[in-house]
Amino acid sequence: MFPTIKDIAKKASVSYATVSRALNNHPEINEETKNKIVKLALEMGYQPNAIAQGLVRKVTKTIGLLIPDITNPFFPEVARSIEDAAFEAGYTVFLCNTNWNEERERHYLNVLLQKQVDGLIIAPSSEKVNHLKKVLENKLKVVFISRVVNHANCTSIIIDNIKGAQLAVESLIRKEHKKIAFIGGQEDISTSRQRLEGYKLALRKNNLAIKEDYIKTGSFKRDSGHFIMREFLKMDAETRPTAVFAANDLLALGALQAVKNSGLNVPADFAVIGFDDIEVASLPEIQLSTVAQPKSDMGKLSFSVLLDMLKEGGGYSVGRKILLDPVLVERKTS
Amino acid sequence: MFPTIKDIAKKASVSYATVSRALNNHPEINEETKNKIVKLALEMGYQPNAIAQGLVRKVTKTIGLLIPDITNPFFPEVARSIEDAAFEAGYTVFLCNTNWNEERERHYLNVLLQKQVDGLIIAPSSEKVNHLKKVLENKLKVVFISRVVNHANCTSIIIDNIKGAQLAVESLIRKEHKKIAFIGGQEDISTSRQRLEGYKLALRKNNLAIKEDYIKTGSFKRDSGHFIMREFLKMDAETRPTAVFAANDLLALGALQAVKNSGLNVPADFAVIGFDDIEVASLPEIQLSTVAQPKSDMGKLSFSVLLDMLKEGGGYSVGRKILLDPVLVERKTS
DNA sequence: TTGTAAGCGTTATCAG
DNA sequence: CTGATAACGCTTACAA
Repeated sequence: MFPTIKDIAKKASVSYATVSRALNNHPEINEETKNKIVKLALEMGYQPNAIAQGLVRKVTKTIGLLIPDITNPFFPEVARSIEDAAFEAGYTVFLCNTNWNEERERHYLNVLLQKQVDGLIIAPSSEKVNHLKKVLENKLKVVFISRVVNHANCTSIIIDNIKGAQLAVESLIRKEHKKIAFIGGQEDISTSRQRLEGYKLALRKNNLAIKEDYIKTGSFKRDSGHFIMREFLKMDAETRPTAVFAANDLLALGALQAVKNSGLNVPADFAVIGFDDIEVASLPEIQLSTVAQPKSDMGKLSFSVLLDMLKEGGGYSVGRKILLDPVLVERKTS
Repeated sequence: MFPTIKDIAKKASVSYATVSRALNNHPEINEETKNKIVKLALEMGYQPNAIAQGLVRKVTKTIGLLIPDITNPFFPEVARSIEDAAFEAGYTVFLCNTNWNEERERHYLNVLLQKQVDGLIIAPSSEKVNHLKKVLENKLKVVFISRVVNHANCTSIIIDNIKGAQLAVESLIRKEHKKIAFIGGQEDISTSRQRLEGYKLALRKNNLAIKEDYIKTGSFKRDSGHFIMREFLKMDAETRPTAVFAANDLLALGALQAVKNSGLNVPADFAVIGFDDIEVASLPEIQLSTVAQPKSDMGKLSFSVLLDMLKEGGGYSVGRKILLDPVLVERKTS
């Protein structure tokens, strides 16, 4: 299909070694012969076979990106910035959707291992990460995002969920809210737990009581937020909360809808604040207050950390944990 | 790092060939020795080196997916379904964002060529596709999505923009609208042109005049839709349109906002319909009427077509063009 | 049924 | 500075 080094060598009547040296501008080579060969290679439309190179160099300039679901509004931006940074550095990235499925995650891990990727960026699909640790044993460099995995020679980059939740709840408190509810996602997911923790911390710091009646959890989806909010709204006027912090924007959106349907004015009668700052939150029709995750920073950073690990042989970031600061985005619902 | 065939062969005291045969369950091999070897390989944690395999088999079980921007709401779903289908078939996919940039597209093409991908799925970033055609020369199998590229041994899968636009405009006509405007995207993009064509066709078929005053184009973004809509609204009550068909949902969203801001009621006083059915269109707060592209079908189909091309050596789908039917989604803005 | 050896397209080592 | 040649890990004729 394409000419090989062999072909070029034949045409130039030099050895393979010389051609290889010319193409990789090795220091020990005659300028003239080098130019001749490079020109010839260009003419013949030579394309190095990266597979063959990978075999001998033991480096493929390829990384794997394992995420639960690119369709989830959180990931495209992360993926995009990772890919951008990778491109910049001459790497290509395998996109792997694990579909929140441990089995599929495991399978992909194997495939990527076989395809000899240089490193991995993984957004684990669940709390169970034992199968992931197996991979780390094999000296593969891994950066985890959005979930901490404790293990040597890997780094975890997460946003500070506790701080983010505090930011949100404190903004509510600043607006004189005393009765603040919390809507969480799946209880076994650490992000949800951490955001709940931040919620409690903020209340405690401001001398507000933590009422279990104000805390309900569901499933990180809009219906769930809607359903839970309706429960809150059934409480009598005395005890009913006047604001809610939802553990993600989808939940918040559902809650918002329930509040509006009930005839309450937002934010005058009732305030809603979410977490994530997904695209729709900024729509003029929505204007949801929320806590933004620096998705793009996270992507850039995770690749650059991986790159460092690749370069320095891992010495640098063994078992590190990097916390990124979330940022409060106050719009029209709080 | 991992044991190789060599290691296994040594331990089992057989030849490399035998091990290879056992692992690929070659027909000509003794069941017993095969089982022994397979078991041993498992114990030793053998992982085939796909790079080495690729070198000799000349097949990498890898495809490249070139899209303008995964951050664009249209692509994640397409990418997801492609990846799903690929996973199913044992393929891995390289995600490449071209960033609507011809140079970057060209660069990626080269990289993928070098990495010996078996095939490509490309959503071209512009109308200029000459550099893409070069790739086709090299017998690489390519499926184009959302833009037709005429060339042998490639297939184009697009949705029928003309029909989709007709669907939208006719739904407006059915609701008694006579003065229907059109907001387009960049004029040099074929999707925009085709949707305009469908718009005109629908008017003509229903004996409505085509007024150039009712046709304006901008840039497929919300601001653009907003700006253009305001222009339309400046027209005097007599001639001012009562409905608008926007060439994509972003434009429609911008237009919608302008209409609402002007105090008009939607859809009573003014109807808006878009194209694409991006996620936000379905939000309860938005409920934008639109024309949906079967994104997921497009993804699935494009991979399965590529797979066919790969299998059958390309005989089957030379220069084919597949039109997918868009579907009208009437919500609350029309 | 199994072993031997050549070869996939590169790079790297070692003489010259 | 250049040329042979081995090696990367695997598959596949061809022999045995």
